[in-house]
Amino acid sequence: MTKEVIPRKTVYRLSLYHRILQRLAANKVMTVSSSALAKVAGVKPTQLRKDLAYCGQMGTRGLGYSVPTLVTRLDEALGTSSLQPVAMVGVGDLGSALLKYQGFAREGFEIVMAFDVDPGSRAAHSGVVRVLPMKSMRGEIERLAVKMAILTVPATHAQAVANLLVDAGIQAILNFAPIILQVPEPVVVNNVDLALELENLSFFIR
Amino acid sequence: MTKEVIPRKTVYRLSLYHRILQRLAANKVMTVSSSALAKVAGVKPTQLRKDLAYCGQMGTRGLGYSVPTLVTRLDEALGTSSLQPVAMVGVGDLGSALLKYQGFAREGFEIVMAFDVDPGSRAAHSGVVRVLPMKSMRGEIERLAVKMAILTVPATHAQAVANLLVDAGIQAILNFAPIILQVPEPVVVNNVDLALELENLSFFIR
DNA sequence: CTGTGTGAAGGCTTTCACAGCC
DNA sequence: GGCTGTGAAAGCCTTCACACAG
Repeated sequence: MTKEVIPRKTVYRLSLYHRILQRLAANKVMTVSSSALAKVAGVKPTQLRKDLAYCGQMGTRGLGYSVPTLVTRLDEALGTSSLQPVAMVGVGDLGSALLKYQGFAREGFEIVMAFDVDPGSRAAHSGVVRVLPMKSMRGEIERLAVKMAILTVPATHAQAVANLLVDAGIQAILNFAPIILQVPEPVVVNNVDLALELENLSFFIR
Repeated sequence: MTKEVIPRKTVYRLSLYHRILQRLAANKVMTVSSSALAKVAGVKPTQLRKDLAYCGQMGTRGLGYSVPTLVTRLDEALGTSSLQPVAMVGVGDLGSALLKYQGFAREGFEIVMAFDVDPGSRAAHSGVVRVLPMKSMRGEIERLAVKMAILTVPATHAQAVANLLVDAGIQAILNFAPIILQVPEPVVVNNVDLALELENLSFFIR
């Protein structure tokens, strides 16, 4: 059942449910109904039930879902259980802000290394992780077998750096540069394009 | 023709094409084919043509599209022509990084005001815009009739601040807090959830 | 022959309706 | 009665196939 193909959008929502459920669990809430959870997640109850059904159902009819059970089920389905190391490339304003961001660790990710063309001048911002020169990137990534990277370099350099990352064995890139990266088959890219989001919003206000 | 309902996803891509075309125009490229443009945008040529057809077609068969004409057409369709003022709420690490980010201005957005619970201690980061206390938020937003806001406050305060923004007349929110905001009907919210993006990526690497 | 425009087909997601269990 | 699980229907988006213009 868990081996069925889960649609991309569903995976997004499962992660969302997962986080909400963790909060509920922390608050000692033991059970939740699809309608209550759906409301917090901003989806329809039926959709939530369909989504959960992808990872083998586990609700009690007439009662709702057991929060701890669901968290475990989602951990398995999403593979969230273990801590994922992440590399960061480009420690400018945005990069150093993300280095300080607590939200990643909370969700099971740790930025274990950071790189920049000018590691000296930006190191002040970093805090925990030392900022290394680009030269050592490939070696470090290979050494620790890091599979995920956050890319916050200027658009003009993004494609070149992405190529380096792929060569070093990176399999997934969270890209903040406002261009569409061309990467070979198995590599996955998610884009966070802030200007695009604003433009999209502005379209919908009449 | 422009008055037809354009699907949400298409609007996203139109903005993307718009940006790419602007770059082409800056490089004095006068004409482009759907396949060339599609490749850069990371979509299929047929999809690009379908998308462009939403804002009244304007390609020359056998030749391609005129870059300047397309830019103009998209300007009209997206309403990108005028500069949009934006308010920023929450000037922590992420907020101050975004204040310095040049990408917004390039796409026609200007952050004209910033607010924080502790405007003094964070002002150093801001640069151009002065950081004001939350108290003055409603007044300033109303005074300049700002319609869009970027929300970068901690998750625990996000909903409360969103309510204030809506009361002040904000119609669109770009939300970085990792929760789903509940807002009344006409208000639009786009979420940028960094941890969720990472979690999503990690799912797709086997 | 090249490359756009578009109806029709196909695929993917969401929603509905209702059966089944507590 | 309350709430989950799910096949069927509907809606939306993408892709195909091909007509048509330069």
